[in-house]
Amino acid sequence: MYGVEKRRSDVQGLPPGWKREESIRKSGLSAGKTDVYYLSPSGDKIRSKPQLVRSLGENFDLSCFDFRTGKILQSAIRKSKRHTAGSYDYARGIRHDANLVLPIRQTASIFKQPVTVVRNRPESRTKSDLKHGPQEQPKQLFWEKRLHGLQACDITEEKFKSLDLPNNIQGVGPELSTENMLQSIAAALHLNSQPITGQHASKAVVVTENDIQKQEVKVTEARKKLEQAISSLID
DNA sequence: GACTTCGGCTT
DNA sequence: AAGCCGAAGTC
Repeated sequence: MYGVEKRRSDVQGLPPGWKREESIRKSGLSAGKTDVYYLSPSGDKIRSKPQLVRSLGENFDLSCFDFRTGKILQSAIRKSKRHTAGSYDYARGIRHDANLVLPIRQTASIFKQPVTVVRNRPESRTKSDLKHGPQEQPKQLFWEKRLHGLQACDITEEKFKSLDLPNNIQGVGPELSTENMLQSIAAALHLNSQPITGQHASKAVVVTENDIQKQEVKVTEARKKLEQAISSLID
């Protein structure tokens, strides 16, 4: 480094291992301009937002992230949807439908988004009753049915066989197929950090010790198969 | 050759 | 005006 001021900061909001660095140009036509870059945990020097997106993979939504300041523009947070008219959006109905973006984490985890904490007075119990435990975004009722007809397949377009559900798990709702149930459960696994309980009141799902043991056997067998498959690849 | 900093094309 | 990135410049 030569005649430039440079300061490195562990700005909070960056995940561990990330550094944000800025340097001010001291000479030339662009003297005074500030260059910002980020140092990834793996030592890469990121010097633009596109580059950051690249290094991070497509599974992060940095649309609300301001590269220059290193902060989230809460102004852009709500409006982050909606595209400019004109160009066709091939992901229409997928990316723009919050209920369908299942396996992709929508938040850029490397930059913690600010959260406004609203505290109610101890007395006002009206709304605080709802605020216990992790809150889930409201969803359209039976939104899983939109997944109807979608199936996973391998590279030869051979469809994967669906799974069977234990018969103590039953769908509640109009024309809920087993396939739909599985999609719903899979979605819940992705979206929730809490246990998946299904309907609480009437038809609670009971998992017996026997069920657990059977499942353990299955897992063990699957692991053996996997182990064999891998070792046969190595030979 | 690696790394820093600036210019200038592009949006 | 800002962003991005090639490349000049420095070590």
